[in-house]
Formats: sequence, structure tokens, C-alpha cells
Amino acid sequence: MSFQKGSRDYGDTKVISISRPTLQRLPMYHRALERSLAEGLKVISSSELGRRSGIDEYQVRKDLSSFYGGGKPGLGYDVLDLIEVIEELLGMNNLNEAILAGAGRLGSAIASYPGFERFGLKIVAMFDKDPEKVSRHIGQVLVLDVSKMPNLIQRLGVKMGIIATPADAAQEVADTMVRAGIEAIWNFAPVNLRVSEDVFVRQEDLASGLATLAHHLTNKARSRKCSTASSSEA
Amino acid sequence: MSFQKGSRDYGDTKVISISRPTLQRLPMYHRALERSLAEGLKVISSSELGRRSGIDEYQVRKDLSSFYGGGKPGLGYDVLDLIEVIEELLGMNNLNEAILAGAGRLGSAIASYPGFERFGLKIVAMFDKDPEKVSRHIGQVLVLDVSKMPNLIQRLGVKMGIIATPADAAQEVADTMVRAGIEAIWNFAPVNLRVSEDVFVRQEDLASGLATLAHHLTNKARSRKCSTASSSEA
DNA sequence: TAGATTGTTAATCGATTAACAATC
DNA sequence: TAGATTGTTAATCGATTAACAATC
Repeated sequence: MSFQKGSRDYGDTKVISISRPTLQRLPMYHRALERSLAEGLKVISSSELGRRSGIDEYQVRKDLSSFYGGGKPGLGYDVLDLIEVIEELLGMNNLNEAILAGAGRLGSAIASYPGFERFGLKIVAMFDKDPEKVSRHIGQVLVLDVSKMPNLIQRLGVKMGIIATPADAAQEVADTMVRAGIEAIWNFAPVNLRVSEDVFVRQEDLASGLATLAHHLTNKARSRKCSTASSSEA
Repeated sequence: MSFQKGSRDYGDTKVISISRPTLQRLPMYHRALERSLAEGLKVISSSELGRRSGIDEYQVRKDLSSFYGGGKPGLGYDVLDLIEVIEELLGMNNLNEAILAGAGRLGSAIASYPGFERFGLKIVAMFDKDPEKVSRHIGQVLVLDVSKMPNLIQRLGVKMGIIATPADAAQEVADTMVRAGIEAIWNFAPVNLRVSEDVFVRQEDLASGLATLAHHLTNKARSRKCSTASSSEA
């Protein structure tokens, strides 16, 4: 694997730092690369990768250059090598263990979302307070009573917590998680969690997504009425 | 409701234009405001709203000023009025009809996600190609055979399509939707859709979310090993 | 009026887009 | 070698942060 020259972790030296936007595009590159590999491509240019991932070719080169130094001028990037580096960066090779709070529909969907396995995510247990749900399996995952959560987090040393509870339970669950040692929370409940500084929270706010779409449709209708052009977006 | 002065739609004059980041923060403000209202607050300052929504007070004022002109220097914003304006902007008062392709776990979770109703989203039908799933109800929504999709989209004039199919079916479903008249697609399948310019696509890429978290945890562990400080984020 | 807080203007920061010299 | 394509530097754009004069 050709990481960028000089950006490897020599003892106590620096760690590659990737910007948030770049990081979020990595899964798209990964997908496009896998497809390319499946089609038999060994080498790919930034423009072709851009076309396949729907991202600007300038952007592609800029992004890749922030963590990859293996591109060959005149030729392009080695598909397989690039895939490996991205997988390393995304932690797809490490096993990312997580616990999931909330065994309702959303929780169940997350627990059995097929895209996650390939990204190294392993949900080791689910929690719910509803006795109806406790002791059942969802997919491969056993649902436990929420009172067992702190103990299990500590015993297994799990660092990632996923919250898929109703809104009014989310903050309390987050507090419990953090107290037990969770360092990163993926929150699907529509609540702005308040946690201590050193806990990373990713708010997966479906309402925001919906807001964007709804606003777009409303605006489109409005601007059409005013006989103006419509805007677009990929 | 006090929209910003001069930004209303006078015949053919301009439409309020809100930046994407601002738009995505509106649901957070909305939530914080609802909570404030429930607690009996009639008026709220930008700093208090910031505290409650987890957003910088500078940001709050900047955001609000782009669409709201009703703030009173020395006092703050009228909670109820602000809520109403945001609801209007997010189309929470209009009914947003949508059709949903894919009646698997993810599709089912979306169809019955409680947060959506309040945002005016109404899923009028679901589609699947699995005969096992067709003709059943998921929540309130009837699942139909995917062959009936184009006709139904046209008959009801639905403009929003939600894709929750497996990855390999997503592009074909999107094409069908667009041909039938869908103007905005909310895509939960891990595929970069290719659609015509005037169709709005929101890619709800759960893999991106996971990438952010996994990278953060990996990096945190690595930087701890090197005895350096850890970074954080809200 | 005096104190508080807005709305707006200016400064900073970071990401995207573009262009091009280096190089396979 | 000539042609293609990278990696990087420069230019542009837009968002966030800060500061402050206007005003309730």
C-alpha cells in the first residue's frame, strides 16, 4: 500500500489528517473503485474515477493527494492499491464493535443494514427497556435489557454507541453510554445531544435530509410559477 | 409571521434563498424552540437559542437574519412566531407526498419513522418486487408491485421518491421514477445515482456517517498511543 | 435613559475550482 | 520521445467567526 510519503506513523510522528468533506467522499470512491475492479480495470485516472463517482476530477485529485501518493503521472492510480488504502483509512479492516440502543424499527433496520458489515461494523448487542423485545434476536443480535448496558460496555471495552431510541430517551441513554466509556456516538434520534467535550457525536438527522428535499420541492414549484429557471444538484 | 422585510414573493419578485448549511440547521432550531415553548418561554435570545440547539450564537443570528426579520434588539425573538416561520420554510404545513421503493427493513423503518409525520411527509405507497411483500401493509402504507409505480406517480402527481432498495436495484428504480415525473429523490441505497440535471438527489449515505465515526475512533486510539491530546466535536 | 441584544458589516477560515509544471 | 495525467500551487468561492453600530 502506498500511503502518502512521509505521512505514516513513525513512532510519535504525525498522523494523516483528512478533512471531513474528503472523508465523507471516501465511501463513494470506494464504491466506484470496487465496481471498476469488478469490470477488470487495473488502473484508473482521476477523470474516470470522477465520472464514476460523480465527483469533480479536480476534487478527486485533491482528495486523493491528501492521503495517497501512489498515482502515476501519465497513467493513473492502481485500483487495487487505492482500494486497500481507503479501506485502511475507513477502518474497514479493523472490526468496529458497537452497541445499539433501541430495538424498534429503526434500530432493527440499522442492526440488519447490509451495507455496514462490509465497513467493519459489528453490533455486539442491542438494548431496549421493553420486556417484549428483550431476549429476542434481531438478525444475529441479541436484545438485552437496558440496565445491562453499562456493564457490557465496560466488559467488552466497546467504544461506539448507536442511539435509535425515541427522542425523549436519547439524552439519558447517551449519558449512560458516556459514563460507561463510549467515545463516539452515532445518534439517529431527533435530538441534539449534550455530551462532554471528548465524546464525538455524529448526528444522523433524517429531519435535515427531509428539510432539504421539502424546501427544494416547495421552491421549485414557487419558482416555476414565477416562470423562472429551476436549479439542480447531484 | 414576520418574514424578512422585502423577501416575500410579490408577484414575480424574489424568493428567499437560504444556504444549504442554514437550511440543515433549521430542524435543530425548530426542536430547541419547541422545547422552549413547552417550557413557557415566549421570547428567546440568540445566545439562549444557541445554547439550547448546540449552535454558536453568531451562527444563530446569521442564520435567522437570512430569512427572519422579527428579532427585537434588547429583547430577542418571539418563540412562537419564529417556529411558525421555520415550519413554513420547511414545508411542515404543506403535505409532502412521497412514494417509497423497497419494502425491506430499511424501507419499513422509513415508512414508520415517527419523526417524519410532523414534517409533513406522507408516504402514499410503497413498492417492492417481492410477491411476498406486495399487498401487505407496513404501518399505514400499502405495498404494491413495482410495476404499478409509474402509473401511480403520474396519477397522484407525486414529486418525491424515496429509494430504500438494495444497491443493485437503485439506479433502475431511480430511472423509472424520473421518467414518471419524480423531481426529488431521497436515496438511502449506497449508490451514487446518475440522474438528469433537473432532478434533485439527496444521498443519505449511512456509510459516510460510519466512515466518520470509524475514522475518528481509529485516530483517537492512535493519537492516544502517541500520548497526544484527543480532539472533539459536537 | 441605560442595558441588552439584534442585524449587518468585516475578518478569517477552509473548501472547491482551476491551471500548470513535474513526471511517468 | 511525445502524450497523458498526476500532484501542487494559485484563484475563487462560500461559510463561519467576530465585532459593533443601530435600536428596542
